[in-house]
Amino acid sequence: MSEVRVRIAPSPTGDPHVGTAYIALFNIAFARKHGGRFLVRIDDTDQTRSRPEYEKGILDSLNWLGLTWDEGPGMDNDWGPFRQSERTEHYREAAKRLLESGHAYRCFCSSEDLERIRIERAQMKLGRGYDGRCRKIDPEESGRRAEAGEAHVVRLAVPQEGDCRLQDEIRGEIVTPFKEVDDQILMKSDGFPTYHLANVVDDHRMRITHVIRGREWISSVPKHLLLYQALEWEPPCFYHMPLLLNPDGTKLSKRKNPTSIRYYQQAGYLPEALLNFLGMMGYSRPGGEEKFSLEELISDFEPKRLHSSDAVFDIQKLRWLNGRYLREDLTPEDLYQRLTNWRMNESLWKPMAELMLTRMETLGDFVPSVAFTLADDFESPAEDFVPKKRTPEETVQFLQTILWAFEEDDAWDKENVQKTIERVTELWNWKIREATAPLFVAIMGKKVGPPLYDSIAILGKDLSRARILKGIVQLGDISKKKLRKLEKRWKSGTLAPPASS
RNA sequence: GGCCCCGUCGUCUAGCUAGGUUCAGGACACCGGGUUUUCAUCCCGGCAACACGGGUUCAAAUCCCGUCGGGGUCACCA
Repeated sequence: MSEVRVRIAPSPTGDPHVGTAYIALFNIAFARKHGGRFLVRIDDTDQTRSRPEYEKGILDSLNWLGLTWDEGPGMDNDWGPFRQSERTEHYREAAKRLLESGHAYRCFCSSEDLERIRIERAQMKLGRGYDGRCRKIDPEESGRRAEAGEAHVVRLAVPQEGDCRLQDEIRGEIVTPFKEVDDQILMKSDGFPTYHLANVVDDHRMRITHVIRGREWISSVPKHLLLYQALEWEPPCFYHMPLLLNPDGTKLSKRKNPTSIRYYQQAGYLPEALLNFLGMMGYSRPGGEEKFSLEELISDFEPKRLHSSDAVFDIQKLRWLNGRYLREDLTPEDLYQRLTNWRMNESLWKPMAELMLTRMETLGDFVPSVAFTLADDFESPAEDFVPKKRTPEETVQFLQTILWAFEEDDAWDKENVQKTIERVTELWNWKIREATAPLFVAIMGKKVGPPLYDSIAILGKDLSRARILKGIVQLGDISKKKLRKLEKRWKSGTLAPPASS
């Protein structure tokens, strides 16, 4: 059998997600166990959302965790390049072959057409996919129209009958009737491939032997298998890992939990502890010892021990584990070094000194006032959150919309933070003082402190978000139904209640 | 809603492949006690689960069927 090659294919469209590290970890364990290679491929085919700084963020975070790759972006070799945006000719070639062999067809429907079809089919309870109308267009005519420059996409011609059989190494055989599978778009009208095509083409060209990824991908496997078949390539083995979950049992999401690896870094977790923690979800080591290093995980890694059921990401257990690493593995000197390398250094002290200068009477006033920049966990009295003439519920909703607003802009500096907060406050028709009160308490744990906007900017996006999220929970949270309603109002920009005065 | 996946203490899990050694073991959290000038650590103890119902069998957490519950997915996002 040829050399084992595995990969992760993160898309640079957001903050580095702990789920990416979790999947990377098991890919690495698998590769090392079998003397194979692990690669990182950047899946940046979504031109509207991909950003170089996100790619850097993901790579940096993986490095921080000690998750290293044998092949990846910037390390060109026979199988590279490792950024999908640099491999477009491969996808076009594959699409062409698919078109020629009749396994794919051009679709000239506009997004409006598609929307209409979707609604119609939903009403007739036909399932929500595309109805395949463009499949009937004669290939020659289709070619002419494309030649003439008519906008189109390329779709996979999924068989109308039969079943897809997937042999999942974790779950066994998974059978899906083809009639449940949509005529997936392979090439977008911008000339870029969708995940499905790019993924299959690259996995083949990069000689990937085992695909280990989250189980949210199970439902798209039929499309992939169809592609392998049509292209006459041998498919890899599949391992669909259990999902990481929020405490409420839904897929781990930043709406409900801190998911950014950077958050854990900045909140003061040790990389080895986070990695260890990730390794005990979805897998368990033979001896039963819960504390183990990456090397130990690799040394007796056994794919058979991979679980099939999902796991709740329990921050309390992570904290406990992290504590063990601190007290069992570090000397006081080590601790001091970690602390200063972390955030207890001039990168934090200097900007805070600037803010504090006019707000102190003795040097001793400094640390209590800036303690919030280093604290991971603190409780603030719920009643302090709520401005005088507002209810807790209003306050929760306000904070929630601040969170959404923060999600929208990427630049994280004082000016943007201020603009965002002012914008949301205006939408609510609140006074700015009412807005800053709950934010102060959420961010600092008390009603007074250094200037809010600067503080939020210095604290950083990940920590600030987490604090506000925690404030919301502390205030009694928000029901699913109300959240949905609020989101609707938020999206339409009509937050303020009808003017009463 | 269709399709698919999953179902052991509140949470992470051992045990399930090859049914008996398990009135189900460990860990986190929680509760109680001990050590410690305080706290933390550490030590001891406690609480707490095989989703439910049928079947197969001398014997089922382990095999089969059904039900229920949870989740994932149904984009010119990955």
